[in-house]
Amino acid sequence: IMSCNIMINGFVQSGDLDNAQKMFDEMPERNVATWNAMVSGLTQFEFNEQGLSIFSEMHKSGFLPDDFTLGSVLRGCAGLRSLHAGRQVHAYVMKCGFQFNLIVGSSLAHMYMKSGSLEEGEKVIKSMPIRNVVAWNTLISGKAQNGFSEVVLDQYNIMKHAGLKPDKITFVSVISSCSELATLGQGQQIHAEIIKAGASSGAGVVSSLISMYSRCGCLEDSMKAFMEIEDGDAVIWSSMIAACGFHGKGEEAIKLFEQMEQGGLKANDVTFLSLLYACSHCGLKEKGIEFLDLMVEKYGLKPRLEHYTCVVDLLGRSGCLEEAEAMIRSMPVKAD
RNA sequence: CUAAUGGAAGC
Repeated sequence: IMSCNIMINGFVQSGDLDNAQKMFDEMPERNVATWNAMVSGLTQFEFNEQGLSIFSEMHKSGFLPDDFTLGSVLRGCAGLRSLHAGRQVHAYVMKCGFQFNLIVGSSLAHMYMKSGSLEEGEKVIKSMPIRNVVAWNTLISGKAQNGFSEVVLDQYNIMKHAGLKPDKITFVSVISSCSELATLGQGQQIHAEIIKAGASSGAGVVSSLISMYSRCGCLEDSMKAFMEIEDGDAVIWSSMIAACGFHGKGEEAIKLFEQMEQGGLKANDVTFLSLLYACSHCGLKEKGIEFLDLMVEKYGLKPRLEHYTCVVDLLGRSGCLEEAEAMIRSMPVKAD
């Protein structure tokens, strides 16, 4: 059983869920880890419904879940934003006596917060007898994502006061909140703590720093953070492109995009949105149209309404009302 | 052997 479990996991790691499923189906005997590997594999790739149905199959086969199972199942519920499914699992958690488990607790809280119920999530975290960094991060990022950026910093300080060391994930949430609020002083202070903690090399940290400095009006500092990392990913590059656009530096944004292409990094829909905004803000009409085209032809990306909105905006600003109208009519997406 | 939290645009 154990070697089959290891193989299932190997397939999952390489993204080959079909073979993982096949292996799973062909096993004559399974243990809890077998079921867990399957549930976790499915939810990791956002096949959340399927993960949940494996879980119910597991239940029907008479297996009791452990904290590994419940963590993955709740992740699936969070992915679905399903309060309904989540509450059912919560009831089950209570029945099995897992409510004070560290992993199950943070998973429950995460599920509630992702599903928009910050209060219930917070209640779960508060009821936990022990809280580790993940539990704190769950609370902090939950508040940040539900529009309570103002209390994120307080929460962060409480966490430190409780004797916990913030990690890169904590920093990302806190910096993002500073960015949201455009509170430069606080952002700088956290940045200093990031450096002191030796956490400044993470891609997530860097991209959140870039956008925080940009939103606070310090494009220079965004650039500095950007330059300090040599192997930036698509999100980092997109952040920097957006920062340039935000500051009306359309040409710079385009240059960055070209460098990004030369570096072999794959631009995504957000990269293009940032780029199109940059063009739009700077009245770079030809370029904007060109990029929308490139996005479809070369990258095979489907423009969303926001992409079209950008270009329509750009055409309108450039005084090309007929072209703008033509674009609205030809969009494969419904206008608003 | 299997498990929970994070980053870019817009809003």
